[in-house]
Amino acid sequence: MTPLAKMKRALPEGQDIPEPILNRMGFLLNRAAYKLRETMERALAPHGLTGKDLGILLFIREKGALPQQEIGKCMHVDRTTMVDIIDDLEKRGLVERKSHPTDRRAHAIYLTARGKEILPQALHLGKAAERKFLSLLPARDRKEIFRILKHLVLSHHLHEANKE
Amino acid sequence: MTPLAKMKRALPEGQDIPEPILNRMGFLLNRAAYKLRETMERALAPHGLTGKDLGILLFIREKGALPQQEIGKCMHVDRTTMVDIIDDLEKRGLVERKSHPTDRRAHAIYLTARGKEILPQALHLGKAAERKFLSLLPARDRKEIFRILKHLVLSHHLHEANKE
DNA sequence: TATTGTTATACTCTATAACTATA
DNA sequence: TATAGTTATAGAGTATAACAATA
Repeated sequence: MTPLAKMKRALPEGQDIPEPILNRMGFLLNRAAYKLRETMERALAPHGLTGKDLGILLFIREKGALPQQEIGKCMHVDRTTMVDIIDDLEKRGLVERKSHPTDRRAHAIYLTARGKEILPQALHLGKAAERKFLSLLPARDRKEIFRILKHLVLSHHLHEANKE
Repeated sequence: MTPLAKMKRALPEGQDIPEPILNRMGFLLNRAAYKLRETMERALAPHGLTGKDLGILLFIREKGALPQQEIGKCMHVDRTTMVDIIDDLEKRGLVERKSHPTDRRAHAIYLTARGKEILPQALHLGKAAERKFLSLLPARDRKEIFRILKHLVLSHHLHEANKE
């Protein structure tokens, strides 16, 4: 028996998920994302950060001080939503708005000292949550799912970038 | 060069996604789910259905007439949200509330004749959208991602079911 | 006493439109 | 004229609390 078939037999009566549902990519992606979000939220609770917050802080660290909209463009966040997110992160003392060197309309967003300090800790908690989430998979599949999802996401990203 | 590295080099200046972001499972799952939702919405527009609606109709067909909360429990939808969703599907004439054979508090949700008629068409459009979404992957990876995600989702589902 | 469906309510997330200061 | 940030506002989506009917 395959591992999948074995798992399905282990489910209590009436708790099973019908096969046609389980074969829908949308169901699988959303359910997995939801479950990871739960795990992540709990792991990052000490810092009061969401997974999305963490992604944005990481993005700023990687790309340096950028205008809000540059960050939002890559992270798929509307510019009005970015205002709220940066407001929030600024209130917590993790980032600060400074004047942009060449465009006086724009802000440049910097990590504060405190932001630089907690980011590695939060990233560590995040990675641990991710590992926990994936721990039910064999090691080989953990590598495979990263590789395939990266390929998929990058393909679509490339496809869109070339349209503009 | 790996296919991934090749793709990254093809991106216009400033449009790249930093590697540490790309290595976050949350980013990958949410970005993939978002992209598929877009594709799915467009594909199902002729029926005015979302991917989630389609999943619920499919669930009813597979499991037969069930109370609203039974559907919601499996599909991770709150019972108050289920009221709205069933209201909506009922207004469109795709499902109907009938009295439950043994529990007079509950409703049993049935597909109407029209629901049974459009469901195969909608499923077909949905599958086509899914294929389009995955078409950028090699055939082998398309199989692998299904297998791994099913394993992951079922493991977590089993894990939760056994807690209660 | 607990549970199903329902309503009313609130809260989050996100998006639209309009404003200001720049470019 | 177009764009960055902002505000106010409105719309989804979802969750909480309370209620009637029933178990």
